[in-house]
Amino acid sequence: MGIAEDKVLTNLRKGVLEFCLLALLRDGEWYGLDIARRLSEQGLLAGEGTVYPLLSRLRRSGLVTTEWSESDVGRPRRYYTLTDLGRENLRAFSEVWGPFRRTVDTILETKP
Amino acid sequence: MGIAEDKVLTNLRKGVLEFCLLALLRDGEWYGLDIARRLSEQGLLAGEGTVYPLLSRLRRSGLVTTEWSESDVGRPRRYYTLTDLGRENLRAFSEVWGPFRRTVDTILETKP
DNA sequence: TGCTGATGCCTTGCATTGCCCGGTATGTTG
DNA sequence: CAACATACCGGGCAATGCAAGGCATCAGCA
Repeated sequence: MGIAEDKVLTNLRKGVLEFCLLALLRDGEWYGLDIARRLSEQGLLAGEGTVYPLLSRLRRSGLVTTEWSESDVGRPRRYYTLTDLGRENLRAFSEVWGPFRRTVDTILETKP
Repeated sequence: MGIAEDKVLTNLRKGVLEFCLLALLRDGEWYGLDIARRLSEQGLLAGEGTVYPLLSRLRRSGLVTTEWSESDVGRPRRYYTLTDLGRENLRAFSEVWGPFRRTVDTILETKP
C-alpha cells in the first residue's frame, strides 16, 4: 500500500527536467545522447528515449538551436545550443525555483 | 514564445503537493476547505476544487483517515487525520526531496 | 562480402496528476 | 422564500515523463 518510491522521483522531475537541461547547455554544446547520459547520472532522467521529445519541444519553442555535426568521423550528431530566449527562461525559472524550494522546505521541516 | 510562467509553477507542484498536504496534517486535523486555503496561501494550489480528488486518493491509499464532524453547528465537515502509513510516506518523501533539491540547486548555481 | 553490435536519432501510445468547470446540499440572513 | 456563503464532490482536459521500439550509419571480423 501507500505510494511507490519511483513515482515520487518521477513526479518531482516534472517541471524541473527541462530547465536542468537548459542549465547544462549553458556550459557548451552537447548532443542528444550525451545530454541524456549526463542527466541520468544525476537521477534526473529515467531513460534515454525521454530526452528526445523534450529536445524537440525546446527547439520548437525557440529555447535551443540545433546544428548537425559536419565532416565528423562517426555518426552525424545534432548539437544543441542555448538561445537568448532559452537563457532568459532559465533565469526566470531560477527565480521561481528559489521561493518554491524554500516553501517546501519550510513545510517539511516543521516539527511534529 | 518560450514557456509560460504559470506552467512552471504548475509542474513544480506535481509530486510535491500531496506530501505538503500530508505535512500539514502532522500538526492536527483539518477539513477539506481549510486545507485548500492553507495550501493556496503558500502558492501550492491553484483552486479549491483541486484538493478533493487528491484527498480521495490519499484516503483510498490509506495515508489519511476521515471522520465526519458530529453535532456541529455549521455544515458537516470531513476531518482528515494522518495515519501511520501516511507518516511513513511523508518521511520517505523527505529523504528523497533533500538530495533532489540539492541536485537541482547545484545544476542551477553553476556559473555561466 | 556479409553479419553483428554499438551509436545516435526519433516516434507512438500510455499513465499520472493538477486544473477548470460545474453540481449538490445545508445553514444563515434579509 | 430568495440569496448567499460554506462545504463537499466528480468529470473531462492538458501537460509531460516513461517504456518500447524502429531506422540509419559505421566499425570490426570472419
